[in-house]
This record gives sequence, structure tokens and C-alpha cells, in this order.
Amino acid sequence: MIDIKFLRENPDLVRASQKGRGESVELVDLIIEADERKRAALSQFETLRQEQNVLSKSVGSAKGDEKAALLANAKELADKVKAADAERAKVEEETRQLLLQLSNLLDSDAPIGGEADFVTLEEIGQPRDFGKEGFEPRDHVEIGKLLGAIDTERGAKVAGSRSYYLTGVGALLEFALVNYAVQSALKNGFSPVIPPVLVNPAAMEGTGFLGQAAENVYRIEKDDVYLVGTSEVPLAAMHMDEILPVEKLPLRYAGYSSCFRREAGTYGKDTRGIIRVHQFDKVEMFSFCKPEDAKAEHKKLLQWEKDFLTAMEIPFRVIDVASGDLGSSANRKFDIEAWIPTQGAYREVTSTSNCTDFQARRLNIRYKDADGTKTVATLNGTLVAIPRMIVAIFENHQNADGSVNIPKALQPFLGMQKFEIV
RNA sequence: GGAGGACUCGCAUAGCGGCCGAGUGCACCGGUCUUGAAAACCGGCAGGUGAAAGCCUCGUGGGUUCAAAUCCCACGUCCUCCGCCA
Repeated sequence: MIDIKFLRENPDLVRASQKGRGESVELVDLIIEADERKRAALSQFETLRQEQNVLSKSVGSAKGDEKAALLANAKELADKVKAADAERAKVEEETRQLLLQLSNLLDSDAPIGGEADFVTLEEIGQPRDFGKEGFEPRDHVEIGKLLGAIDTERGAKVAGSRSYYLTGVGALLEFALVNYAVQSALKNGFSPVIPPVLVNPAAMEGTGFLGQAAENVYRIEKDDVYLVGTSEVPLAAMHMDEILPVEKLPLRYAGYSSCFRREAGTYGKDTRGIIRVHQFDKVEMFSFCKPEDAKAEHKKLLQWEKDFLTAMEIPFRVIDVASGDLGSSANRKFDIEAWIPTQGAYREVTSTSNCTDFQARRLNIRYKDADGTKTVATLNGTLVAIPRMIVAIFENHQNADGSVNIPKALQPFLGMQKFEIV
């Protein structure tokens, strides 16, 4: 949620941001107009309420005829107050609903444009030349089968499309990735968290996932709860309605959880293998910090993501995601895309977003320092999303016979150097 | 799933329908005293909004009333007991 005061004072900045995202510019004017009505209704109500409070107090001490007269008066006033209050509530809700539709203000450095207009910030590592090595690389589905690591057929049989089993070394690899990720997160000042994945509507709405992203969220209607698509949701909502002590900032959590995504509207996209699935596990970094530190924190999250990819010995590039492709809470987003040999392309494996104070304002998370109480900034970043990392490791580290070399960083967690064919 | 009980300013508690946005203790912050600390004493101490007056918030939402922390209803959360179960 954008600060309404900021919007009142800088409507042009907000309009420009909406335009950059390809979202409604006139929403800004609707909000300004609603806000004016809201303030008028509020002041009307407050004036009447004050009158009523004064009158009510005088009733208590009055006697006899005088009291009867006051009561008659007060009764009439009470009706007016009730009407004014109803009007206030109505207009306030209208304003809030409009304000919730508004996306976060873009970072002025974010590239403007659609999905294709990203800017590549850097490319790290050299993709292997399989032609020179004299063999055709297998894709992760084939390798997964050879190693007994991934079973998509039985996944489909039991749970439908975009489902899979991780078996044998596939399951072991998940544990190794998680352990390595958590170990590095601890080094970087994160405290480990296993959050709930079933959350209430307030948590979902507060983190901004009930807006345009709603169609990708699983909802359990009977109990009015949602399955989270990322542990960003429970991690952000963890401190909902709290005031954090300034000396605790930055507050960093590394959440490990399953993530659930409906993948609505992606029919035919990445249907093979485990690149796009309904359920996967992920270690997510989440930071609460002072707004003035958010940009620097964002860089740190990105660095830790890069460190992870480097440790996995996988070639990757970093892109600065364009305005039209940002989530509504993000003011800037960097994606890391790993090289996938069989696709001859870089594919997203991690992503980090700076949500500034947008998400925290919805969730009412503040901090207190010497000059008062202010809204914190929140940031999130993927440390490792298991299936996509498995894809990248299998495809990039495969040998001609279908076996896969294990990156050095993971070897201590697996007790082997190589995944062999079964 | 069934039966009871509770929810007040960080914690613990007080609170008669108007004198309660709310007392007390502990914790915390500032000060006096002290070589320093403790103790003692003095002062401060929920949040939001507003330029201010004020307005709003006693789990949440509704209702009764001129007036609700206080009465009524619904929901939520927690606790105890019974049943079921990892």
C-alpha cells in the first residue's frame, strides 16, 4: 500500500509509476477523489461525535426537567451520529479498496517496459560446449530417470500434471541443497524458520497475493485458509501489527517450506519435467530493515543468491526485471537465470524483490527509533528453489554416460562425488 | 466433535453503564543520591490520526443505550476436561 499522504503530495510520481508498469493511471485520480470524500466524511462525523460526547456527559449530572430536555436532544443527535458514522465507514472502505489496487512505486532505476525489456546486468561462468566434448546433453527428465532421482510418470498418476516424486538421490539432493542453503544463511545472519504454509486471508492479502496473483493461489474454501506459494507470506506476516525495536534491524529470516502454485494460465508452458510444478520446496530469505537501508539490503540478497549459484558451479546471468513484469509489491526485482544446456537458454532459478515499505504498510509492521514510529521495509529473495536447482545441476554437470558430478560444496552433505546410473 | 472458562496499555492484575483512554505492581527510560552499583526517592511510560481542538482503539465485528471496558449476540484466539488421532 502506498502512503496516502505521499500520494496526495506527489500524484504525478505515482501516475508515472503506474504508467511504467502498464497499469491504470486514472486509478490515482479515483483515489484522490475518494480520499477527499473520506476526509470530508470523517470531519463531519468527528464534529457530531464531539457534540454528542459533550452532551452525553452533561446528561449524567442533570436532573428532572432539565434532564428530560437534554435526553430528547441527545437522542436526535445520536441518530445523526449514527448516519454520519455509517457514511464515514462506507467511504473509508471504498478508499481502502482503491488504494489496495495500487502497485508499489517503481524504483527510478528499474528498466521500463514489458517482460522482454529486462536489462542483463552480468553473465557469470561459461556454458559447457557439449559438441566439443563429443556428446549430446540429456535433459533433466532423462537424467532423473537414469539416476532414479525423478519420477514424473508416477507423480502424474497420483497427483496429476506438474507433479513428481523425488526418489533416491533426488531426495538426498534436496536435503543436501537445503542443508547447504541453511548453513550459508546462518553465516549471513539469518535465523532459520519453518513457517506455516496454511495461512489466513489477512496474511495473504497483506503480502499482496490476493490481487492480480490470486488466481495462482490454492484456497481451501471450507476453512477459509490458503496454501502459500512462497514462505515470503508467513515470514512477512510473522510480525504483522508489531512494532520492531530498531536495534533488531535488519531482521533476517531464512524460511524453509513447501510452496504451492496453481500455475493457472500456463497451459502448455514447461509441461515437461520439473521446471514448473504445483508443489516444491524452497529456502527463502526475508529481511525487515529501515527504508533507507533497503537498496543496500537488496544488493546483499542478490549477492547471496549469486554466491549460491557460484557454489553450485552453474553458469548464470543476472537480470534487472522490467517494470511491467514486477510483482505489485516490488519496486525493483533482480532475477538470476541459470544456463540450461538442453534449452540453450537461461532460465529463472531465483529472484529477489525490494518491496520497500509497501508490504509492511499493508501488514502494519513498524519500527521505533528516536524520532518516532515508522514503517519498515521488507525484502525477499530465493536462496534455493529445489526443483529448478536440481534441473540446473543435472543438466550442467552431466557426463556422457548419464552420471552427474556433484558440486564440491554439496559433496560433504552427500558423502559422494558423483551420482551414478542405477 | 462435545462441555466449561478466559481475553484490559511489554508482563501481571484492578475496573460500580456516566467521575475510565483506564488504577496498581513489575519491567523499561530519564533524574537525585552514591567512588561505582544496588536500594530509596522524583519524573516519564500504549497506539493511530490531526496544525490544533478533537476523534478513534479495553480480542474482532455487530446490537441495546443519550452514554459501553462494563449489558446482549456472533466470530476469533487461548486454557481446562471428554472423545478421536499423528
